[in-house]
Amino acid sequence: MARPKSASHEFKRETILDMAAQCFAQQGYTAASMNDIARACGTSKARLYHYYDSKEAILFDLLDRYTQGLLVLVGETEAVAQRQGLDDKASLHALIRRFLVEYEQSATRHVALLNDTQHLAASQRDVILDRQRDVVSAFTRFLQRAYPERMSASRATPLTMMLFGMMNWTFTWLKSGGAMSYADFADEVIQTLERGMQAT
Amino acid sequence: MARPKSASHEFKRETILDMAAQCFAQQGYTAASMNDIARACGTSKARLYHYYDSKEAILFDLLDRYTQGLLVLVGETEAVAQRQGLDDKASLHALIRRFLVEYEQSATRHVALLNDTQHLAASQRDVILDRQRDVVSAFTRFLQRAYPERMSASRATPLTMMLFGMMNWTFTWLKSGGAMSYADFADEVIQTLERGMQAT
DNA sequence: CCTACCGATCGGTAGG
DNA sequence: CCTACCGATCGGTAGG
Repeated sequence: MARPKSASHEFKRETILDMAAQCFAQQGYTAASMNDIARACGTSKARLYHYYDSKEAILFDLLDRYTQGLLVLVGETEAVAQRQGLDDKASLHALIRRFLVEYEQSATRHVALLNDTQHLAASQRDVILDRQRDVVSAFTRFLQRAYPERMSASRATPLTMMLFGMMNWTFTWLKSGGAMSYADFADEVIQTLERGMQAT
Repeated sequence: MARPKSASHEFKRETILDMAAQCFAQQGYTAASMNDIARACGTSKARLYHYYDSKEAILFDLLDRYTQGLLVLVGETEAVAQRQGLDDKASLHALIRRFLVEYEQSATRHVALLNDTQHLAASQRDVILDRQRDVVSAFTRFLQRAYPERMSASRATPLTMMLFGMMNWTFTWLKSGGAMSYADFADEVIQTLERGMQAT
């Protein structure tokens, strides 16, 4: 039987993923070299190849973990909503807040997901895209429960994508630690869903 | 005095920009090689360098023309609104429709703008980013006129970026020629601004 | 306007 | 025999 991995092995992989996400977000997957990532980790390229077989393996593990984490958020929100007896609107609003808080912490991973999924080989790309579709489906489900009259079959996709549009590109303009927090922005998104641009 | 450019020179540059935009959108700026672009144009890499000094010069001309065109759309919409005597809400709605119709035609250029501006040198990048800021400012101005009570100073930016979020990433999910047109989607965006997710 | 190349750097791997 | 690494360099390809 193979000797077990060092206790620090998993921790080191997570460090690599954090640094790689930064490099990918700043330079893009193709422009970021293994040497760049190694430098960011304070190690050598050869050491990097001890932990991951290839640059693409780093990208896949990064996106795999991140998208799995997003699905966990959906499940946790459903559990919390049931336990606290939230109604359908409050459940959707909790989901929006939960995702925006996550996005504030995961900006670099999120950029990699949006920009670099295309650089995976087809089979791995499909795994990530399927997971993204599952997240979209969850939001559609929450929206349909919260706003059943508006969420007709023909409107389900465009209205879901409108909500994703409001949430998914906050990293392009909203700075963590600025005057408006991601939590504040979540409340603005929820208000706009509730009554559009009408006055308060 | 230098010999004038061939009458077809400008046309050939536009073809190059179209093909380059496709390559950049599909593969990303760094991954798309000059050979890829040459092949897409049905020409050689050497010929490409007759029309543009560098790969970056292609990217800049592409983004320069595209962002100038977006500002032209703003000006034309203001002119049309004044000529037709549209009120402030109708003017904003016309702007939204105008932009979404443009986005349907400019999907590859739009992807290049969103993903590849970072690969320009600082001085050229600033030209493009300033132009993007001008577009954002125009939308803020239209929104403030249409919804003055809601668009308080602290809310101007988040509400503007919410609208951009709804509009600017349609290329990720809305296919030109599908069941829902970009014009249909514009109406959905306008309805959501007008009354949120309330029933019709 | 093409073929033939360049300096450099890429992702990945050798022996120890 | 495994892992955890190192300095050096591989074959190929990028933009020009």
